[in-house]
Amino acid sequence: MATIRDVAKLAGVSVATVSRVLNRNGYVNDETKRKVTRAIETLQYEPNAVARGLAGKRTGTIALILPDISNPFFPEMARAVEDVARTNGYTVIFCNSDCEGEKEQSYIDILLNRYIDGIVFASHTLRPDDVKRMKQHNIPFVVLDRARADLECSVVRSKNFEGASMAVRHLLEVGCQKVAHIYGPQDVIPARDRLLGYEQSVKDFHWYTPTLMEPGDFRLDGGMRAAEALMERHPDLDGIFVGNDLMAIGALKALLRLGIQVPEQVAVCGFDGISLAEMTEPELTTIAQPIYEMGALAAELLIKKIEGAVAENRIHELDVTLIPRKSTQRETRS
Amino acid sequence: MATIRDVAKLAGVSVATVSRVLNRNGYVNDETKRKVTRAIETLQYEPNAVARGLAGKRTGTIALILPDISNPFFPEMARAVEDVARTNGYTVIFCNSDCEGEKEQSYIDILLNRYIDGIVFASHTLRPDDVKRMKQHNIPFVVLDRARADLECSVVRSKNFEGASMAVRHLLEVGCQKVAHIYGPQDVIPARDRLLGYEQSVKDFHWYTPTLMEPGDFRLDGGMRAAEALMERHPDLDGIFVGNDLMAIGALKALLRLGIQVPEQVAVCGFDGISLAEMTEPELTTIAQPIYEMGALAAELLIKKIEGAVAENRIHELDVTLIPRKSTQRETRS
DNA sequence: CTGAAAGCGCTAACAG
DNA sequence: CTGTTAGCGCTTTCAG
Repeated sequence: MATIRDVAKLAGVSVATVSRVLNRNGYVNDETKRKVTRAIETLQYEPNAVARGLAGKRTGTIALILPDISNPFFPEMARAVEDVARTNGYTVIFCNSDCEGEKEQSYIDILLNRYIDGIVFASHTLRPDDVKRMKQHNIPFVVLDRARADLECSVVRSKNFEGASMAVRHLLEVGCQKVAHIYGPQDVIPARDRLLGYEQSVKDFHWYTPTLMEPGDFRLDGGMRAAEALMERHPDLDGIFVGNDLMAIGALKALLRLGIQVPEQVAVCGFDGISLAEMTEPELTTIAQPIYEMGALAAELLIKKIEGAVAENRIHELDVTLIPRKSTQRETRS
Repeated sequence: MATIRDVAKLAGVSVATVSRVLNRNGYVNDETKRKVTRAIETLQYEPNAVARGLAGKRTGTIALILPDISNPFFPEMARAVEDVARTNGYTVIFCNSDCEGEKEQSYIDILLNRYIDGIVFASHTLRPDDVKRMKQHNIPFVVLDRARADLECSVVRSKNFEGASMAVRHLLEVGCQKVAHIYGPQDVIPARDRLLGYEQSVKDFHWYTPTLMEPGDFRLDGGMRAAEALMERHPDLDGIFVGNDLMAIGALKALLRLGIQVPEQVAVCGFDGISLAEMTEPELTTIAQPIYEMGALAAELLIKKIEGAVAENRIHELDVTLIPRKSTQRETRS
């Protein structure tokens, strides 16, 4: 492994000059630059990242903090972050927080201590404390999928409220007369927005009643239980908008087990657009978030911040898309 | 951020002494040790990881190279690696290789350049070249789920051949009379072993014929296509052992679309035990690999190697388990 | 048992 | 435009 000193010697210049051509800062004579470049090539020199980190306090590493990579929502997002990171010469450390404040806290400390350049937060429990600490240490970060406009930082999310309206409208359009909602944990902002979107869209219908809203936990089991509870309470139900795809798949299962035909008797629409939704039978209609794009955008914003391009903190709200599939496909002619 | 110098000053000793108590090497008088410890605590000192890395060429970071985190097989494994890494004070960098030799190569270079302590390879395309380079640079690594006994390194995998036999036996036990196999890419060792296991188990039956083996690509679509092809060729088929769960889910879909009852007409058994397999309807019987354990074991072995505990290169072969579910559940009484 | 000092490999003033 | 020289914060001989 050649060092900068080897290059300097071979090129007949000082290490400072080599450093200059490496980092393209400061003036270097074209001729000497050429010599240095040649030396770099013949030695196959690569500047050592750790030494750079120590000297410059920048390591070319970003961290991705998410609740749990095993949750099918996150792999695609993680992939996106890694892709744009790699393209820009960054490396990514990934951290599962399980949404435990303590783990997150300790991770932040570890990351600071490693001179990480920035953090993408895709976790739901980012507390004001954490934000404060990161601000103190002046480490760039962007937050994925959490609304909280109050914490002043860049946020990437999608249109949850609007998406919920789209879902309800779609269910009505395919002929549903009474649409229920299974919602996620209300400390998770997107879950709340979707619930609000549902409420807003249905509150003026004569059939609407609050017991049409049933809590779930964003997981398969919760979706199953919620669907069962709903069908028991409202046997005349003919449409369910479910707060995320995982619960929707659970709901699908529960309905099938109850002998209820989907979509003929009850139509089901999910939210997220994870690839799982295509694997069920019937395939799940869903409001797709641009998951990959969200991750990619977050990473891009972060890198821009790191490299000092822009620092504006704004909320980037991406569009969602209705993906109609079998689970809401009714023969409307009749 | 306190530095080692601050601690030394406060404790009235030299930095060398502080370093000694930090790394518990070399002799330190109990009394001075106490002073140092106290100083460390009052200053809330944490040794800087980057500086340590530069000085000691060990960074407390391992890398996980896998084909694609979006593939549902990997998140759980990644989670396992991260869990044991964190427990041991390591941080993990994750790299999607897409099984492209070039990406892998460049990643290895990047990682070496960052003084990564070790690598977990969960990729299928590790070439002898790569192995050689890593050996040269003397960087510990362990390989996940690849057989190739020839490349001398630690390997963690599961019993693919035996698992295939278990699958076939199970299908026969539930009453299947003619069992086909959809196999994965043959450059992927586990896929090959499963195919061999199938062949071995069925070759002596009178109904056996090579056209019962149909290639797939380890993905959903491939499974669908393969199932269709098989049913066309062998309409009397009543059992399929599919080389992985993703393809099995595809096969399930294809069969449902063809109007074929699962498990009544055709029973289906997958391989892997990803959580997806519980989400289908009917739920998928599968040969479960201990995915989490495999990841965890790989990480543990790697860390042991890094820390010089053991260096023996052996193959750790974990047991697989049959998880009987709906897709093979037949009323055998009759 | 402890301290001084020489790096690890690079960046960034500061002179020239 | 280029070289000298301090560091970055820690580990590790080597004396003592």
